[in-house]
Order: sequence, then C-alpha cells, then structure tokens
Amino acid sequence: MAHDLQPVRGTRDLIGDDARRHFHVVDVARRIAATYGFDEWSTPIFEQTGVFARGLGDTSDVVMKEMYTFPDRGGESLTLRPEATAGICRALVSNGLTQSLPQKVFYTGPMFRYERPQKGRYRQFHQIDIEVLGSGEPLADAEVIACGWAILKALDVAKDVVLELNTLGDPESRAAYRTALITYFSAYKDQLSEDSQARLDRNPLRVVDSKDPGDKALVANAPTIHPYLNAASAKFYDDLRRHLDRIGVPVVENPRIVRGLDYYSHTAFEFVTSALGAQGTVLGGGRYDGLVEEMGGPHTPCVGWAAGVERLAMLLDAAPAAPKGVAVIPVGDAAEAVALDVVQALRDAGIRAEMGYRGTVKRRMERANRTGARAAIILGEAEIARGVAQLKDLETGDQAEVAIADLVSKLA
RNA sequence: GCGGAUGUAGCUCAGCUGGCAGAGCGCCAGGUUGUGGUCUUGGAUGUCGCGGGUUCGAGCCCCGUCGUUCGCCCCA
Repeated sequence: MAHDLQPVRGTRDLIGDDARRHFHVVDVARRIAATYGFDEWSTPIFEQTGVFARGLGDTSDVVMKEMYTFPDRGGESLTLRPEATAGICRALVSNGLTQSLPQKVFYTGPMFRYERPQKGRYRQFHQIDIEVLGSGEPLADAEVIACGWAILKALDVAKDVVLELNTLGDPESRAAYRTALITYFSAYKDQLSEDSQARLDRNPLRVVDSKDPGDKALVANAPTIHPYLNAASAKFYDDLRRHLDRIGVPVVENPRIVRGLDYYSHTAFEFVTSALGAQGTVLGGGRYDGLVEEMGGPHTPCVGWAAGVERLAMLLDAAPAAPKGVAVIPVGDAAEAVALDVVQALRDAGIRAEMGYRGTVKRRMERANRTGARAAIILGEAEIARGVAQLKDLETGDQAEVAIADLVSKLA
C-alpha cells in the first residue's frame, strides 16, 4: 500500500462487520440510556486547550503527553478532546445550565490521544459517556452504574465483565489517605519500581494499582482507604452499596481501584474483562465533585462514566447480521419503469428494497444473493401486462406469482 | 516513551540453503438467449510495506523507516 494511502497511525476505517459492531454498541447504549432518562448532547470535537489542561489536572499523562494540541491560524491553542467530560462540563457552564440541575447527559463520539496504539487502544477512538451533572446524592452514582450495567447486559457482554468498586472519599478523607500512603511507601522507597517511586511524589494513590510484581507485594500490605474515611464519606459509600444491591448490580469491592484523572472523589469504579489483554477496562468512571468549579463554574457535584466503543465491539460474540432487503429485478428495458414504481412503493412502506442499476437477470440475482436479500421480485413484460410479478423467496427458493398491487403487503 | 514479534494477490496464508512469485477463498467471464446459492470450464490479479546496502542474482541476508501486534507505561 502506498504510504500516503495508509490511514494515520492508530486510526482505522469502520466498514461492513466492523461498522455494524460499532454502531450496534452505540445504538444499544443510546437506547438504554434514554430509558434511564438521559438526554443526548453533542459538543465540539476540539476545545480551548485550557478546558482540558485545567479540567484533567496537571499530573495526568493524558494532559502531559497525550493530547493533540495545536495553535490555530489565529494563534489560539486548541486541543482535540482526549475525553468527553471536560467538554460537557464546559458546555454546562457556557449554556447557563448550572441554573437547572440536575442534567442527565448521554454522549458518544470520537476522542483523540497520542498513545502507542495496541489492540483496543487507538489514537482516534470512540467513547460512550453518561454523566449526571449537579447531584451529590449516592442515588445518582447508583443510577449511573446501573445504567452502565444495563447496557453491558443488553449487549450480552456482561458475562465477560465484572464491576469493581471503590471509594476515594471526600477531599478530607482522600488527603488523609494520601498522607498515610506516603508514610507507608516511603519506608520501602528503594524497593519500589522506578515508575512507582515517581508516582509516590506525583500521585501516590496510583502506586496502589501498580502492576509491577515487586510493588504488588508491598501494595498487598499497604493501608486501604477505609480507616481514613470520615463519617460522611463512609456513609456515602454504604448508601451507594445498599442502592446497588437493591437494584441488583453485582459488585466486587476492590480497594486498589484508582482513577487516572485527578478530578475524582468518592465513587470510583471499573467494569473490567480479561478478554482483551492489557486493555481490560471496558467502562470506567466515578464521582467528580470538584471539576465544574475547577473550570470556573459554581460548585457542582457530578458522577459519570466513559466506555470504550472499540473494546465493547470486540467483546461482542458476533457481528450483528446485515439487514435483509428485497431485490427488484426488471427483465428488459421496458420493465424498468414499473420496477422503479415497485421499489418506490416498497421503500415508502418502510421496506428495505433495491433495484440494481444495470445488468442481466443472472447478474442481478447474483447480487441479490450476495447482499443477503430475503426476496427477489422479477418483473418481465409478460407479467407486467397481466399486472403480476414473480416473487421469489431467496432462502427457500420458492417462487410464486403475485399481483403487483399485493407486493407491499406480502413483504411487510 | 521502553522491550519483543510481524508485514507476500481483495482476504487467510505458503514460499527450502539467496536462483522464473504460489495456493485456497473471493473476483471476472462462459456452461444457462428470464432466475441466485451447489456444480463445472476458463481468466485477471502483486511496488513481496517503503528506502538503502551486500551479492552475478534478494520475498529470503544486513541497516534504516512506516504500519500492525504482544507486554510495559497509560487508559475507555
């Protein structure tokens, strides 16, 4: 393949089965989210760089080294969004919606991160997002998680996935835990991996989800957050677990779950699978009470998650079947006009129908078969003169004469 | 950003120690002047990812580069 026709590294085309898998995931998520009372938003694919730089926090890798940031022709620094939440929060504030809370938002679209591509990890990838903006109640967390679980069930991938749940507590609890972790790990600093030593300074919570085998031994004896939760945070977490239990969402508590982005507090969760190699998180999120304020809006507690469409699409057992239409086949030029009327009547009735642009009957039948048509309507001049057509069922091979006027009702 | 594997027809892949680029599937045409799937006959495939080097000669060896992939990192 010529170099200049190669798709850009980490991007890909969605065609055929790949496209059907992708859109099936999005369609199902959109449908289920609507059922939970979420409204779909759409915001720009790029924002002023500050929206992400301020929103995601300056310790995250996403901000430090993965953003597609560029000056536009006016000299303003813009960034292709690496995730959806910051843009949604910006839109909430820009549109004055902090006056009408809560807002329940469904979102889907492409995101961009300059990472080393791998299976399930692309530079342009797609997410589905659910956010409840403006509620600090654990019921909102429960609803958001339940909606995610419902989508995974509707996609029939829930069997491969478990929900891992943790709490990060409120800022006070989190700060206390942070201090405890620094104290604990500092005693073993030289035994930690190089990566974790760096994390210890930058973002000590991240040390507890290290995959380094040496670190894991130390992490196993590290304190969990629970003793450091203040009363309000502990109650919040208890309430959430009670709600999830009531709704029937199976939970595995995992005190090692820490979200990558800085703005989280209280609830943190991931739906994980072992079926996708290193890219095990299929849906992840949590509560981010400080983000809107961080961005310059009023204090607005929020909770939400993002799911990777590509990862979900890979978990699907099989690609959804291609739609089956009806092939209308004229025999001879004079029949084409009537055939055109027939296709139009079928389409007007909501039936997927196609008439080939050219070709012999044989060619048109071959195409009908190849494209998975369920039936063929063969229209010859002799039939047209009598007001009938041959209707052939392409699965059984049965063929019968049907009045042209009855074709639509026969195929509905 | 780091380490490993890999790249040959539209697809999946074979190609020996360096010696004329192949198979299956798919595609195109015929067997069927108005009927698909099965069968049958014939046909077309290509910058061997790209660029250098070694050699009488490179798909094969060497260097570089681009893409993919596995792990790390990070994350959805």
